Amino acid sequence: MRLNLNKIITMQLLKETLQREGLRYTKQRQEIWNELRSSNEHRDAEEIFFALRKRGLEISRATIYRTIDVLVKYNLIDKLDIGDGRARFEYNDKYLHHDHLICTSCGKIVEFHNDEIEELQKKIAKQHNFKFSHHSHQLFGICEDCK
Amino acid sequence: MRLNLNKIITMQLLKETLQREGLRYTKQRQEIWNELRSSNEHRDAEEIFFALRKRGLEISRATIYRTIDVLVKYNLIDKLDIGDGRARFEYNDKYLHHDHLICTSCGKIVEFHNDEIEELQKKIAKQHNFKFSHHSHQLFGICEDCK
DNA sequence: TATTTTATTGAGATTAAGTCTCATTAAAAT
DNA sequence: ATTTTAATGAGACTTAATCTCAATAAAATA
Repeated sequence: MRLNLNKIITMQLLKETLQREGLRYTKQRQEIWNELRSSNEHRDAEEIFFALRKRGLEISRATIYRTIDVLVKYNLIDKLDIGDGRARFEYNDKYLHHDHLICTSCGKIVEFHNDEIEELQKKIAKQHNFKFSHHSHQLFGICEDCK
Repeated sequence: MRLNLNKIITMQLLKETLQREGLRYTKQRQEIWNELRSSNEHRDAEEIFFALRKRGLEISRATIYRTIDVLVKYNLIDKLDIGDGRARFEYNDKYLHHDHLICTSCGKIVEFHNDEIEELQKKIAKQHNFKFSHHSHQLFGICEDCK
């Protein structure tokens, strides 16, 4: 298959989300979304800025931050706090969602997914009459190598 | 009971933790710990600073931040990110631990505790050979009043 | 108890993540 | 093609958090 179907589908997702919310499908939003989408890393705003610059794109930091806010708000990316001073973000694949286990000694990040926890989260939100949208869930400890 | 036993016990906990780690049991650390301990609020560094000031204590912001780092490191308080730009902290009562459900519209915070999730967290850390210390767990959604 | 050692503190300078402003640009509606 | 209005860029601005270093005070030692 020559066609990048996955990319087409996710770009369509962005377009539809923005249209649904009455927002514009701009070149910059496409580039930022594509950059986050095409990598599994946990990236901060500055890294995204330099990644786009490296690809020859002129884009403002303000636009990075503004676009990130939109993507988080509509659940296209997840925000993640690993305890250094910056917010990190990653593509939210709803069908392969994961949380994070972080070593407080070396900073290593292990991703995990647990359906039981996801179910319990929905249940708890429902009990309190909340319309559940997303969660932030980090476990901290000392990894095998650092023990 | 005239004696504030609860306070004596928690002050002892601070003293023993600091001694165990070779750190000093200072007046400032006692005051900050006492301030956090005596309230259930989710407070940021600035609020703690002003609370102590109001009680006539001269203390530096730098000391607040440094002490908070120590208390978080040794699990005496929990760090919490509700999505505004500041870190918030609260007394970590190990026997009455709770997580947070946050309304993204009005900012309301509902506390909850779920033993099943706690057990799953320990299990996941163990599976990855991590020595589990603590977690950060926030659920986001829209509350009943905002729907 | 007095002295010594060394971690901690205070005050303010510094850093840097993130936000804001406003003139300009470009989506998308007409 | 024209109009409308949201989005962008560049850099100033804000502010949470960190850093510096001389002064202070815990706690160890004599």
